[in-house]
Parts: sequence; structure tokens; C-alpha cells
Amino acid sequence: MLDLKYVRDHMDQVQQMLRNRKLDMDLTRLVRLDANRRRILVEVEELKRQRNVASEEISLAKREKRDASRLIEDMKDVAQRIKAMDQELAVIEERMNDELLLIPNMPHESVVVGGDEKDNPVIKTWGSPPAFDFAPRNHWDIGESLGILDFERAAKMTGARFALYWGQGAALERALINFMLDVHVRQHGYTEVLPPFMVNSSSLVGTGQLPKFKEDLFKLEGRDYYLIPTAEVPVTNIHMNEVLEEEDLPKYYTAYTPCFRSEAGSYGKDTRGLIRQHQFNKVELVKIVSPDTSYQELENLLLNAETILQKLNIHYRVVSLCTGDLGFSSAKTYDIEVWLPGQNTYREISSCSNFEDFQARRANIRLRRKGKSKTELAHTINGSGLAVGRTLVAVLENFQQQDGSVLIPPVLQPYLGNVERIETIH
RNA sequence: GGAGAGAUGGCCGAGUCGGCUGAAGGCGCUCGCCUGCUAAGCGAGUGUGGGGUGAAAGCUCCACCGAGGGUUCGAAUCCCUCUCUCUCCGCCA
Repeated sequence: MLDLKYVRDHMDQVQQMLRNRKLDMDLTRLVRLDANRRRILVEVEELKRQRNVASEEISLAKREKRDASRLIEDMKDVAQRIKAMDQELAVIEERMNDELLLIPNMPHESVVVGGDEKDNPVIKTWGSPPAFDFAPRNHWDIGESLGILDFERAAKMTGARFALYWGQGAALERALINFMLDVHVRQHGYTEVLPPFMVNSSSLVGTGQLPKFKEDLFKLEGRDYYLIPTAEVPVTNIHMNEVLEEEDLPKYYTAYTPCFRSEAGSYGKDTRGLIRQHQFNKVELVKIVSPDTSYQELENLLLNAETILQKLNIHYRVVSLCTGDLGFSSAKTYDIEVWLPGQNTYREISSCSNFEDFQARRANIRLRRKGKSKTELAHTINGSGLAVGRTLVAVLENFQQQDGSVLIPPVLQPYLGNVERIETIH
């Protein structure tokens, strides 16, 4: 969330930001509430001051065995007024908070103003699409004919947008998870964590999924527990309500988790295959850093994510999301888009964002600089490193062979018992 | 699921019958002094959030002792609800 004082003092910029994000929000209500709140606050605080003074007098009188009943009578009235005003304030503050929680983050100055994904500038490309002397197939054809992906049975036991992996398909998914974690831990200096796969609502408010995007989440019935839509939520909230010493920063965390998304509002999209599932695996990268270094840390995190595709030798490009495509909480986001020859297109496989202090303010993650008593908000950054299911898709489609088999990238072979190729077992 | 104990500042830890307790004491941290260096020692300072005022430094006020509510002129202290932690029993991967 944005700082209320910032909103108050930079109304024009905030309004412009909303236009750039193609959002229509009325901030006048918030401004009115804010003015109202301060007016009442001044009044009630004066009453409280009077009460404090009187309390001291009463206390003194009692100790000196003097009568204080007159003063006590007077204070009864003051106490009532304070109570009424406090209640009024509580209502106003709740409404203000509701409004503030719905205002998205300010994009970084480097973010291009644009309407949708078509306006996202391509920042870089790596490698080139593989050449096929046959028509490359999409991954669900490859997976089903190899007998490693089974969507029909998954639909039977659960429903649409779930997948059952068999044999070497299941092993390949697991290999990718282990490979990604190993690279990030051993080569990039991240600490591996294995968080809960359910979180409470305050964690989701902390990272920005709530209150605005409730319909995207799976919630457990009768409890304040939600299935995580990304490891970002539990991992960023590790340091919720904490003050971190600057010298202990930056924090680098990586986590494998399944992710659960309701995919409300995407009914027609990507109905076939692994691309858009209600449950998918992801290895996530999360950084908690000083405001001084967050943009450099974002660049490095992006490189860490790219490294996975480079080691797998799969072509991709990186785009920078424009204002119209930028996520609610993000100040700047790079998407890594992997090449999928079976679909002749690039698909998002990682999204790397700097949230600046937007999540930190919500989750109350602060830092204290050496020698300073004043705390300030940390910056949070995260990115997929990578979406595992989509990486498996990329492996299947990019390394498919004319005979229907799929070559395993050399870096993954040690994770698969040195198997070099997945082929149909007869 | 049953029974009990607890939650206080960055950390540890006091808080009597509700009233100079924003909170003793210690640790840590910051600055200064002292010692040839280090350690020790001495002195001062050191929470967060919000408001008013001010160009600013500052001054000043209010709130906060797990969370929320209640009693009261007044609550860290009393009452209720919830959350979490710990112990014992039951169940269980």
C-alpha cells in the first residue's frame, strides 16, 4: 500500500498513475475521510489530555484524603465524549484502510506507459528457436503419446485444469525442481526454505493478493486458511512485523511449493495442456533488501532466473511490463518468456518484480540502519525461478524428436538417473 | 478433543490492594571519557505509530505492555472473547 501522507501530498501523481494503469478509482472519498479524521483527532486528543490531567489530580486528592467526587463527576461526561469520538474514528480509519489497500503501487520511472501486453518492450533475447525438419507438436500431444501426462484421469479424480504425471514425466518434474533449487542455493547464494502451503488472510494482505483478488484464491471452508497462489506469500511474510538489521540484509530465499489458483475469469484460455492449471509447481526467489540496492537486486534476480533456461539451453526473451500490464503490487516487473515451438509462441515462465516498500508497508517489514534508531521500510523483490510445469512444457516442446521421443538436457540427466531421452515404453 | 500455564520495549526480565510505570533492573546498541592496543571501567543517550506547530532543527500532545471488546473519573494491572506458545492426557503421519 502507498503511504497515506504520500497520497495526500502527491494527489496528481497518484491520479496519473491510476490513469497509466488503466484504472478508474475515485480518491476524493479517501481525501475527505483523511481530513475528517484529523479534525476529530485533534478534538479527542485534547479531551484525552484533559482527562489525563484530571486523573492525576484525582489520584493526588485521594492520596491526600481530599474529596474528588466533583472532579470525577465532571470526568464522566468527558469520558463519554471520548468514547463516542473514538468509535467514530475507528469507523473512519477502517474505511480509509479499505480504500488505501485498493490503491496499486506507483510504477518505477523506467516503466513504459502502455495499455496492455502488446506495449511491453522486449529487453533482451537469448538463444534462438530450434530448427525442426518436421512440424513440432505441442506438449500435450507429446506428453500423452509418451504416456507421461494424463489429463483425462486428472479430470476424473479432480476436475478440469489438473494434471496427472506418470513415470518419467513425474520424475522430470521432480528433477527440474531439484535442479532449480540446487542452482539457486549453490550458485546464487539463496537459502532454501520449505514454507506452509496454506497461509492466513493477513499474509495475503501483506503481499497484496487481498483484499482485491480474493476470487483468484482457494480458501478452506470455515477457516482463515488459503492455499498459496505462490510461494511469494509465505516466504515474503517470514519477516512480517520484524525489524531487520541492515547488516543482516539482503535476505535471499528460494522455495519450492505447489501453487493454487482458481483462474477465475480465464475460462476459455489455455484449456489444453499444462500451461494454466489450478495447481502447479514453482521454485520461487524472494529477496528482502535495503531500498538503496533494490533495483540492482532485481536485475540480479532476473539473471538468476534466466540462468536456469540458459543451463537448459532453451531460447527465451525478457520483456518489461508496461504500466497497463503491471501487477497491482509491483513497481517494476520483468517477464521471462520462453519459446514454445509446439505453439509457435513465447509464454511467460517467470515474472520478476520489485515491490519497493509496497508489500513491506502492508506486512510491516522494516530495517534499521547501523547507528540509526529510526526504522524504515525494507524493499521486497521476487520472481519465479522458474515455473516448473511450464519449464517441463518447454523441455518437451524444444527437445522433441521426430520419432516422438524427447531428449533430456544434459544438466538434468544426473537428476534422472542419467537417462538421456524419454521415449514410449512398449 | 480434554486439563492446566503463559504472552511486557531490539533481547532477557520486574510490575505490590487498578492512580507520576512508556513502563524498574540487566543485556545489546550509539556518542563521549579513560587506559599504549583490546577487554574492563565511567558518563550520557537509546521503542513504535499518529496528530498539532514550524522553512527546518525542534517543541508539544495522543495512543500502544499478544489482538479485540468491557468495567472505571482512571487499566500492563480487574472481566469477557479470540490468537499464539508451553506442559500433561487422548488421537495420529
